Amino acid sequence: MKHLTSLRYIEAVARSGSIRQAAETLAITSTALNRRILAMEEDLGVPIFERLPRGVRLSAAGEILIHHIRTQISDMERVKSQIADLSGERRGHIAIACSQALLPHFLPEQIAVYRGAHSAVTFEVLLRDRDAAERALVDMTADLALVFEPVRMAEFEVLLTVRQPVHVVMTRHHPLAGHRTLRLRDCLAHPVALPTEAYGVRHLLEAAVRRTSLNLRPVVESDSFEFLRFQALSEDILTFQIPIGLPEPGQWPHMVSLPLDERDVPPGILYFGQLKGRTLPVAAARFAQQLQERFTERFDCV
Amino acid sequence: MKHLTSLRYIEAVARSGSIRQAAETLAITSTALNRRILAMEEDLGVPIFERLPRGVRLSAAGEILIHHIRTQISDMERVKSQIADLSGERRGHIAIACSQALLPHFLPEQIAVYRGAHSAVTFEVLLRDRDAAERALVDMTADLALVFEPVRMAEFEVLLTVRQPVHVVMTRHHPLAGHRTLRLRDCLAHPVALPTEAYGVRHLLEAAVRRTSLNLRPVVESDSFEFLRFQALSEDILTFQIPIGLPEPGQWPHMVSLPLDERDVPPGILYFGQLKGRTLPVAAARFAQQLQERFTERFDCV
DNA sequence: CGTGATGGTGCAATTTTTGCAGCGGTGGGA
DNA sequence: TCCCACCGCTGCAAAAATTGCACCATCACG
Repeated sequence: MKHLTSLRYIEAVARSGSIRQAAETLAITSTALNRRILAMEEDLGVPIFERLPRGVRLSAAGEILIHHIRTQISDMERVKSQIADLSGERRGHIAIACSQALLPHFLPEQIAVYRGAHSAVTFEVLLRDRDAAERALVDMTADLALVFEPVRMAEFEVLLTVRQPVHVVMTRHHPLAGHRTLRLRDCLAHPVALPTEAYGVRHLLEAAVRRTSLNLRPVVESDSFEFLRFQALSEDILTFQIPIGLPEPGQWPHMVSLPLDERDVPPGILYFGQLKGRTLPVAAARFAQQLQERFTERFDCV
Repeated sequence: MKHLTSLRYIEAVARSGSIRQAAETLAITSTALNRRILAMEEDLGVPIFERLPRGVRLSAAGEILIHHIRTQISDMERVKSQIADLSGERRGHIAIACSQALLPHFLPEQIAVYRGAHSAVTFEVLLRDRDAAERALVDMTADLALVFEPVRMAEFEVLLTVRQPVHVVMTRHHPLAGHRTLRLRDCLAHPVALPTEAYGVRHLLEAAVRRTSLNLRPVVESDSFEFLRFQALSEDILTFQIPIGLPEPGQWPHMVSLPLDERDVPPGILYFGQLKGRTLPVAAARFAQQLQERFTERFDCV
């Protein structure tokens, strides 16, 4: 899209904070880039960037402009995909920002299903915490986001919320494996492996024990849910995860997962959303629709 | 705005239906224009226009694109006005499509008030019937619209509706001038001057008499409300108008206006609105706000 | 008190855009 | 039926714009 060149250049500068660096990544000279910026500032009658000794920073006007530019670029993508849609095949690119729990099973499966029907659509899955995910929506690095619990809802438009009770994961031979649901105090009587503080599950557990006389004393901590499962398997201890991150029961012969009693630990809430007010490209909109259907089929949604 | 040139060119072609004609109005050669179109079609991979023997017409893809182009252009205007707003003075241009009744008093007064505060803002007032007004919103010839009664609400976002009871206009010496409200049958016992079928007031009256045994027998018809008032004055007959089109009582020594009884003729409804989903430029948004305030102060609004 | 990074500028090379002249095609009116 | 006016499109040369190179001034940092 020829007419967006200047806008893309400016976006790159805003992103990197330096004309020369941006020029590097854009594979042009800083001269050309600098001149495009000056030309745009001339057009607007106002500087877009503040010149600092170590680079540039968006001015107030630049902030307004950059938001407009990002919308323009993404809108043009949407229009192109809508037009491509007219001639049959759906094309496009979908970027999703999500937390780790979605990566191992749910998303790959859903993407496979979607790509089965529309193989010209490409995907980009970005691991982001809640804050980074929302920023990705704002700068349109991502079309959709799937994050846990507290989002600064300012720019986040919730498409669906999914209740995810915390599950206890263990081998089939663990003493607790026979129960239907588990109380927190019973679990903490056994050695446990926990995710690090950065994760929502850990937060929920911390909040829960704070209301009791219990103590979380993990024998292993990790920021990888996969590692925690292997640890639980090999050492026959407990770990905690949410259902969406777990394999389907059939694909998981040696282990079981049981829900924690909700009186002890409230369920985590998974938020599925997009940038407020944005019209998604066709492909992303349809994929979002597919996700919503699968969510409501398989989980407890609101 | 340099980077919008191609888009503006294409918009002009879509509007005029001919490359050569559009080139004429754009003061460039048809060659240059043609080549820009071909380049854009190359970019999109799809023709924007169908080539007909007597010109061009938008293809399906072109329809999608042209909508995008119009929003892009108007968005850029909005951004520019937002940026100008940062540095104090409000600039911008406001285009309003409205029916005749607004032209003589209400709009000039409101525009004068607004321009008193923001003299760098320019206005454009377009006389349009309900259908043309909505089309003007869609192709962004107009930012705001003020129209009567039935709108194909598809793309019309109502900001406010104003009840406008039909008034009877006459000289101070007319036999009916003493009443507080008037019944339709009393009015029709006297000679009347009416607007033509094209106007909402006439519609309301026609609909009213259809439910009775009365007959509308205008001695004068006109499509000019101003003419009708002068006619009523010089010949001492009745005419019908809505309050927003009438001068303030003080500025109007020889005539009076009395509401028709609403049991006979339902009030007309004035719709104030914009294009659905569009974010207006600052200037237009603030002017819309001013209008809403005046409307609610002076008339019966919903 | 250098040193290395930053943004900005003059000038020439290069690329892109434009205008002119002309082609082939189509449809309405004499 | 035959023009003729109008349409979109193209080759080529002129004009305009963008770009790259070399270089400058500035400022933070060691």
